[in-house]
Amino acid sequence: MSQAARRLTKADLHLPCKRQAVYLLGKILARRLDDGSVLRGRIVEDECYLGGEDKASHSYNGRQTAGNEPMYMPAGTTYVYFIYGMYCCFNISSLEPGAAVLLRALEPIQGQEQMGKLRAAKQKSPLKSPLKEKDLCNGPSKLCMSFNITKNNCNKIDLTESEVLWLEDDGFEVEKKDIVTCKRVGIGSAGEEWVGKPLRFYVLGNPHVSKRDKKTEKKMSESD
DNA sequence: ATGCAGATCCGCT
DNA sequence: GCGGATCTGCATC
Repeated sequence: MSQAARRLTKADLHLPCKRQAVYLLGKILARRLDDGSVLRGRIVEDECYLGGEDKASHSYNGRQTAGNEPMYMPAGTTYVYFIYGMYCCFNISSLEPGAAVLLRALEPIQGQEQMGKLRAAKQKSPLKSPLKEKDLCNGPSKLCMSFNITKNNCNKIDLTESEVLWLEDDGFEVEKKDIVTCKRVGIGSAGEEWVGKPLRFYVLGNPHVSKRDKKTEKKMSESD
């Protein structure tokens, strides 16, 4: 780590969804495990899920249930949900009621060995090849496995107060020209209008991103 | 590099 | 009942 990291506060996270998603790129997610050790990863990819109109969002049409309640809580509250019978995804609520940012990929910067163990422990069958660092957290459910984030232990947490999960700024900045803005992933059934919205953000050239959008990257390089 | 099937189960209709 | 903000392995180009 380059310099002393500052913990993010309520004021830092008091942002509407899209601005929060962009703001979070380059920030650090920190996780304290039961044994006291701390894992850290830099956020390199995230996605917005808006409330109300957004057909891909769990809060579509203002739908509020016991499950998605954290999306309606103050900005900086965690929303973890269980998906596909075996995975979790990790979100951070933003300013608008019902809106949240899904973390899709992290660049591991501390505790890689522990992350590897946590990932391996979740595998059904033994790994054929050892996990490479870039494969530890390059997907929304992978980062949950590597950080031991489950609905059970990390849902509905205030990231500005928690002792087990928080955000940091270590001074690292992602340049605006290095932010790729493109379509979200995995929401094919949500209706074309919303599938196409540019609500995913990632750091250009970072090898820890889950899925690149080469068409968008090409357009960016052409308009230099 | 891209694509598809299968695993697997909670929460909502 | 049913579908899903995913991942892995295997097939094919």
